[in-house]
Amino acid sequence: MQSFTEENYLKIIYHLSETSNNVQTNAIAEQMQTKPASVTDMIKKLADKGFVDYIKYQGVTLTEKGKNAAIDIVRKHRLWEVFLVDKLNFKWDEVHDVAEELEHIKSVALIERLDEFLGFPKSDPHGDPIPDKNGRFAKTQFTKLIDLKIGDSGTITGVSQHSSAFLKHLEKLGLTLGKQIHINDVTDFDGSVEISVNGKQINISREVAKHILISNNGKN
Amino acid sequence: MQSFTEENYLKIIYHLSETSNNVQTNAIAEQMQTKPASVTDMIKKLADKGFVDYIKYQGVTLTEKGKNAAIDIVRKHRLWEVFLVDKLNFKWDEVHDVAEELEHIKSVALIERLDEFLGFPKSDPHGDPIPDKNGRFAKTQFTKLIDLKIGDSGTITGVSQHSSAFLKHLEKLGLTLGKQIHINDVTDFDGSVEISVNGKQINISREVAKHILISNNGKN
DNA sequence: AAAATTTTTTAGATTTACCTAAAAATAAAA
DNA sequence: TTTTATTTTTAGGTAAATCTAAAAAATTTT
Ligand SMILES: [Mn+2]
Ligand SMILES: [Mn+2]
Ligand SMILES: [Mn+2]
Ligand SMILES: [Mn+2]
Repeated sequence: MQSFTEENYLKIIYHLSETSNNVQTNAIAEQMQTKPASVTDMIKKLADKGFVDYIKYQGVTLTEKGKNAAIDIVRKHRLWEVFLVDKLNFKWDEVHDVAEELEHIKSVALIERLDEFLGFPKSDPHGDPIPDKNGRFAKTQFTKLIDLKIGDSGTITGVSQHSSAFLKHLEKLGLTLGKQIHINDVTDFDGSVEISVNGKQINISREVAKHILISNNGKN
Repeated sequence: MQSFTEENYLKIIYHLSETSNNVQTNAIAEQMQTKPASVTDMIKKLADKGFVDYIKYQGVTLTEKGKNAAIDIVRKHRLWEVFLVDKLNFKWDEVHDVAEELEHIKSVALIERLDEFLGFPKSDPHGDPIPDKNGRFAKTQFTKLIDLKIGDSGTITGVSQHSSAFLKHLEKLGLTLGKQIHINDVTDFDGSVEISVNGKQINISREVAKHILISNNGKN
């Protein structure tokens, strides 16, 4: 049984593992909003408990055990997000902080019944996949909107930035999950993108385009 | 913002306040499953923060602030219990431990929307009243089944013992909330009580009868 | 390859919530 | 009213998770 803190470390190491194979101390410290010295302490503890493989100065890698533990927390986090949006009418930009707390509730029965109550959802309000109770989930193939070419089109199926500010902005622009978009033009001056959505033509900044994930995209 | 531990102390002091005016160190220690010395430490901290009035060797009393904080936690605990039973099909003997964790989730929006989602329930699965968002609730008048006389009848509206063993036992006997009962006889030998419920006649021990709460009782 | 920079680790403290053992205060019994 | 028993507090310490400052290792730049 892990502490809240250990669980948070595991989850962050898991997410950082998606980008780089060896997760660095400083990267963890930044995500955990703590100091590198504290991370080193915790890393040693997680290594002792068999959650990570650790070589001094070489960063950490999750063991199978560590990966399973992390996926379990991700599953809880995302299921609770679905609950908050589907049942309690939270907006997609309001759920993250509450889910950060709820993900630590320890009860296998609770999460299995919640999963059933929600109809075994496959993805959370941000388009992220929800692992099943065995930790399995489909690794979805996304293209960043910024990487599409003029004339391409596709469906918004995820976001790679979960800040409330970003999500509210998307909402205001009408860029929500499931929406069909088409790339009309890319501005030379600032790299901003002209897209069609909801029958209207809008302009979004490079920064926004970077964090919108597209699937079913028909190349031109 | 209080820690989980502080919240647990406040809730326990609140419940103990229902019986005695000045809550004793040892009583708190027993409920918290900790040592009296630890309780003294925490009491000082709670007094510093203005949650309790404390005079050395004289026990503690909740301040208005402390009482409000405690009621808020009780409200969360009971609402989550309703959620677990009504929405996730938990039995009334399975909810307590999970609610002990859920009651500490800190989000005003969450608990207000949960309350609404549940239809603003007035009592929890054990018959205990749920305070509204202003901390108000009807103090219900219960009679212990053990205090009824032969010929009396009434409705089961609560229990004063929440252990899983006790609740499972009641379930098996058909003694659930809302059931009509009638006192047929009291055994001289062991003080056990002969009652009618569901058209059947059953015998329950004094110990069980002590912890069943009856309302709408028609005296004979 | 040497120097400069960045990353990571160690050393030593702090805070919170505990603990045990012993002293002090209060309450109950003789 | 002593004596005895119970309750409560103090004193001193531990473990988890954090911190700052400084040393050590690794990486990058010159
Ligand atoms: Mn989230
Ligand atoms: Mn999410
Ligand atoms: Mn309960
Ligand atoms: Mn209850």
